[in-house]
Amino acid sequence: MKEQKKAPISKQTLNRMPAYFLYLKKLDFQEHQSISAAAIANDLNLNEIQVRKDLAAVSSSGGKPHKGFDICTLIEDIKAYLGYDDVNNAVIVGAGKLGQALLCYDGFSEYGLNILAAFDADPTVIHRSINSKYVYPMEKIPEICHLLNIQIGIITVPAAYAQLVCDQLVDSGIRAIWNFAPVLLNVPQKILVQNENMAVSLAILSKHLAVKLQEK
Amino acid sequence: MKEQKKAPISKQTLNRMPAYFLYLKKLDFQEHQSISAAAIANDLNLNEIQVRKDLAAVSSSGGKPHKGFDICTLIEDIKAYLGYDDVNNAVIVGAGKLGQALLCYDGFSEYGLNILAAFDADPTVIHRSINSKYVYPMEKIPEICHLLNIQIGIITVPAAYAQLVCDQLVDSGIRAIWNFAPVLLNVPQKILVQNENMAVSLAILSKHLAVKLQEK
DNA sequence: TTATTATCGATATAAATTTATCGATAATAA
DNA sequence: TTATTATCGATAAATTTATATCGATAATAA
Repeated sequence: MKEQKKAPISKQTLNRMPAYFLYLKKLDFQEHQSISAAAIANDLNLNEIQVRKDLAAVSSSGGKPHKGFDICTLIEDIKAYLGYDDVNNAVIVGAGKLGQALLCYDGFSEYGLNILAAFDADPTVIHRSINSKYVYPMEKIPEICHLLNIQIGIITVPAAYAQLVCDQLVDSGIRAIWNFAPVLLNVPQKILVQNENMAVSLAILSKHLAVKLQEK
Repeated sequence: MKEQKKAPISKQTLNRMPAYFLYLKKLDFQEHQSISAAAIANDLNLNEIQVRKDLAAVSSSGGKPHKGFDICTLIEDIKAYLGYDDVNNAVIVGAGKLGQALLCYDGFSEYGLNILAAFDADPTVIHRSINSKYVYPMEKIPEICHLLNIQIGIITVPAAYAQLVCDQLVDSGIRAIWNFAPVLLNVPQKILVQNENMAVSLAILSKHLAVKLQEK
């Protein structure tokens, strides 16, 4: 009866995990077999102790004195922790430029995201495939979502339509929304919303740049 | 000799600013003239005191008892604070789907970002305009950047080319990079890098969803 | 006019996160 | 074998961020 339960991981640690993941995967191609927290910290511009703590939180086997962490094991641990091993079925609503960009990017499967279909209102884009994913007319949302057991809806429609689309997705049984429209969606408690808010990044960039230019 | 200097704003507060901005702008279209911190907190699912503190940090005139904050003034204050009033000239390198999506989105000017041109290596996309922005061949990066006094470079090329492009941009005098490629860029200290890392969002979504599905 | 109320802002407390310290341990070198 | 060193992990201290408390104030109601 051991069931060694780790403490829940902090939000900030979770935020850094994908960076570790990317970093380690790149290393994995190269010669190395293990790596120290200090080295990672140096490359990612983080604090060494922070890295050690972050890794300790997900690592199954821990690090070894004088060697560090085994890269392969760590990658697997992070994958397992972040749920990249679980497959999540998703659809995209809005097959404009951004929607198409996401449809064409095949790297999401790396993270367990499986985009199965798209929807759009524009008659010139529906009823054809983009990167082997069929674009259905909007009316088909409920039918397809139920049929394919879709859990994630990705919203890439213009801001004005986002809430409408969101409501339809929720009614169609999806559990989570990845929202690229610059609006705050209204959803029932049980639905998870992740906003991909470019305005936030832009604001931070803009702010930092302004500060930097002034310093000069 | 007053020069009332406000305390520097915390990172977390800065992160929330764009959300306030979007929210207030939407309100502005409607009847209201002022709004309380409590109401904002309620709508954005934040803590009331947090909102009050955040707004106090940027507000020029403060809120009024029994009324709250003046919406218009607050919008202007946030705009000024985030530097949305300053114009930043930018170019996009990589006119693929994602690059085109960004080129076609006219909403960035709202945030002071002015995308003036694009670059690509693909002969089928260069020498034509996308949403009135000309796509130049890669070689033109230094010339155009200097000519147009570009401060921000947006990278939307495949991961493998990102570092190369980054180096070229830095050599061409840009000050900040908005990086959409899933790689960690190496830049001189003086250059600002903002990573738009979709994998981070996806990881968080994935993780939260996994937790939620387990609970059920 | 006076009381009541909604709201703010300042100060204080609590919680989360980051960073520092230090003893333990496995790899390497002497 | 023994000493040295790089590294970890645990615990502690410091910092940052979030939340609570409470007196002050302007709008409204009595």
